[in-house]
Amino acid sequence: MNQPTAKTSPQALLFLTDEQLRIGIEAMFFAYRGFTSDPDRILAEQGYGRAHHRAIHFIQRSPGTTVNNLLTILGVTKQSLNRVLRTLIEDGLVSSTVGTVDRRERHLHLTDAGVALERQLSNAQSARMRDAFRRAGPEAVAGFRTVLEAMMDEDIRGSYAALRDKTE
Amino acid sequence: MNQPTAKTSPQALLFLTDEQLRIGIEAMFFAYRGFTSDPDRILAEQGYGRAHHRAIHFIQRSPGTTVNNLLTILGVTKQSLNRVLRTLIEDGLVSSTVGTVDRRERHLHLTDAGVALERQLSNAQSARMRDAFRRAGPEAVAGFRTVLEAMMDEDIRGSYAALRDKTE
DNA sequence: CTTGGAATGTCAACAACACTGACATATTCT
DNA sequence: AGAATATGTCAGTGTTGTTGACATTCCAAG
Repeated sequence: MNQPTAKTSPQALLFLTDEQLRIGIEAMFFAYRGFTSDPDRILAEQGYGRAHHRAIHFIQRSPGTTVNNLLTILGVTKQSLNRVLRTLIEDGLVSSTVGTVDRRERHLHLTDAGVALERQLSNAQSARMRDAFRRAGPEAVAGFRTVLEAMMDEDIRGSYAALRDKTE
Repeated sequence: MNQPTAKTSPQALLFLTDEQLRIGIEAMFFAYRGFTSDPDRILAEQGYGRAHHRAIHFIQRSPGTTVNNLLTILGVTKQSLNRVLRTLIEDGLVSSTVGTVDRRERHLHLTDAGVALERQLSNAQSARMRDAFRRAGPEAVAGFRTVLEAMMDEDIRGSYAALRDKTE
């Protein structure tokens, strides 16, 4: 099914065969496991999980962000996020401050300890990404990003692009 | 840290800046969510989860495979896999037959119902991958695969390559 | 040929983290 | 004043990972 037909320049569409798509699917599965394995080890030592990593990462990326913003980015329920945030705040990695203009909002920041853990996690994950990028070369990296962007849900692509284009 | 230095041809290494690595990390996160979202919806309707999808996928890829083979590919404990396999067998999607040469082994196959569900899941996931591939173009797809392969754990890359090169 | 260890698979219990649903509180907007 | 928004909480459920204990089967050393 969905093999390219002879009508539409078969040569140019060989990368869209079921076989090639299957390889892409399996590559995503195995690569994502490698992608998360190094941070997972660090997190396990501290009694945290991937959910904590994600929260820490995006708070670092957007200091002062609100709970609602984080919910949109992470795509989980507030109950699920709240459980994670509560432990991070209790453990002194994240601070939550009442908003000044809208006092219903809570603004989230990393504490010094939070920054330290974030850096440790980021370093581990970046090291693998850097090795992969270096071995693959700049053209491959450009293609990598192009395909990943095209694979995102439409409604999250904007959030991704905003982060991508944000100058620190 | 780890910014390219002026010593080593700065122009050619701009794709290895912390900024570029961060973008790659976030792209992986958002893309993987898109990658799994369509199958997740189908699985939820049937009371299954991602673990069931993975088992079904790799049984379809290697009919007659043993539990141990599957464990290596999936990278989970046998207890975790067993729970998933048990429900799939009870529900009549997978058949488990005692090995003839080594009667400790169980050989796994998809039943007709299992093939049907696998096809449904595969179609959904492939459709998104195909759209992404088509929009990105063949060169980008080649780069996508190169980077993903480089990101895998060393010890799983062989399993991936064997599946990749297997002719059906 | 028996016995001990390795390999394979199963059962039980527990933890992490996602979900839904219901509800409380504080604040802002209309 | 009342509706809507932002956040937090409690209770319950499901998937999926973990460890520990154990049964079965095979194989090889004595």
